[in-house]
Amino acid sequence: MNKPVSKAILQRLPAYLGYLRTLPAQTENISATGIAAALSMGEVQVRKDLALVSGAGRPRLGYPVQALREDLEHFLGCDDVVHAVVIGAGKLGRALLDYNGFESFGVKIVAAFDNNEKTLGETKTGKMVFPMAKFPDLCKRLKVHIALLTVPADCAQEVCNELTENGILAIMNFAPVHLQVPENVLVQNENIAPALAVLSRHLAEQLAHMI
Amino acid sequence: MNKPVSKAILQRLPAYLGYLRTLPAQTENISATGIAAALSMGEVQVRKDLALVSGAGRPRLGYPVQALREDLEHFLGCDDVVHAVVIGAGKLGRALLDYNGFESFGVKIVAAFDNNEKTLGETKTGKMVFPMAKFPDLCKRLKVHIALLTVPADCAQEVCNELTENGILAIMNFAPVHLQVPENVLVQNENIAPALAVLSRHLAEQLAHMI
DNA sequence: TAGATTGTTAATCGATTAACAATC
DNA sequence: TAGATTGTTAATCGATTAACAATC
Repeated sequence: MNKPVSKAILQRLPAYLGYLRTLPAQTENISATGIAAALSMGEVQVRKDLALVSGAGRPRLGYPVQALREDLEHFLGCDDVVHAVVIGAGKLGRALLDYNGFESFGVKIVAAFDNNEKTLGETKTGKMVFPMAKFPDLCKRLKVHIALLTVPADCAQEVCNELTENGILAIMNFAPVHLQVPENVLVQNENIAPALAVLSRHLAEQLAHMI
Repeated sequence: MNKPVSKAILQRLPAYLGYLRTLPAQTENISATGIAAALSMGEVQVRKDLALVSGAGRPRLGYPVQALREDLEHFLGCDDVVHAVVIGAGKLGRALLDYNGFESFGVKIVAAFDNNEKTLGETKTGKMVFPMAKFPDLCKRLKVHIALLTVPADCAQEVCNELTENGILAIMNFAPVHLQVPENVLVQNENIAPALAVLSRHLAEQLAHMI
């Protein structure tokens, strides 16, 4: 299929694509140097990353914006849309459900599931929140393999088991617990505690400098 | 002050702390081996990380849970609480504002700011949403140096500038744009696009295997 | 004592960075 | 042609892993 790309590189590619999309439509070419400057990255790193994904680079000119964007989109699978569901329709869950920024990366959130009757029904963007009992059936019918898990920590593992038993192969986990999953299932943790730790420590250092 | 710890290590420490907090109160000792198994990590890595933070490990016994927890909490600065604000009171912003899981990591969200009049006032957990105009004054009076930025992408940089001009030193950025900040300010990006890219690719590989 | 676990020292692995030839 | 940029090859750097002595 595709060349093997490390996780570190894979995580940077969406940033390049996002930047290209902010460029004015008439911009014809963009250099790795330019992208690096805009994203505060090393230009060699950008160049090496792009070389893995696109062969459209031309010495002296850089990359044609449109070709590079298409190559990135193709590589990241933005072309063929996959379906995802949100599990847990609390504030965070509903924010994810109504956020439409994922579609440009090839992921479409089709529905949410929750056990709380109060949250059931249609959201203002027209997406449905179903009772959890309907998950197994709908998951198969809608061919969903990605779940965004936003349930409380104390039931996250239990719900996670139900997901993997019904064909979910990739989970974005917002609950602050480590999930045990079968080998072929990938969990991507989106806890903000680690990020917070980094911020908090940086702050302590900055404030210490000021004294 | 404290020993220098790489960002990679720093990001793992909250996971250890979180796991210790889930242990039953009567658990006296825990080994690096045990923690590693629970979090699906390498035991040598866990042991090395813990050695940087605590000296309470005893051969044969492992770590006394309480001592290790205190050492981690101290290292991560969970003791002295710092104040943070949310900028942008949309669904995500309000979810962050009302989420109380940060306090156990030493960060207390004290208020939110927004320009939309409809969102102003008190939330159901008693936190206030102020108009953005009050930010400079309140930021100084409340000694806030951390901001969680959840405004739309198209005004994120502009708002970011206002933050750094008023004493913000650390920003958790949820907007899908790269922020330009002064050298002493740290931006921690919490975009889920990169995470999504990883999931999406894993899924493509898994589905390819099945054919 | 025996055995499990810690913590450290050395080896490996991978990612980033630097240097440079190729090219438009 | 001259110069900027690409893409590749080699060097460096840092993090992870393995091996092992110390210890309770």
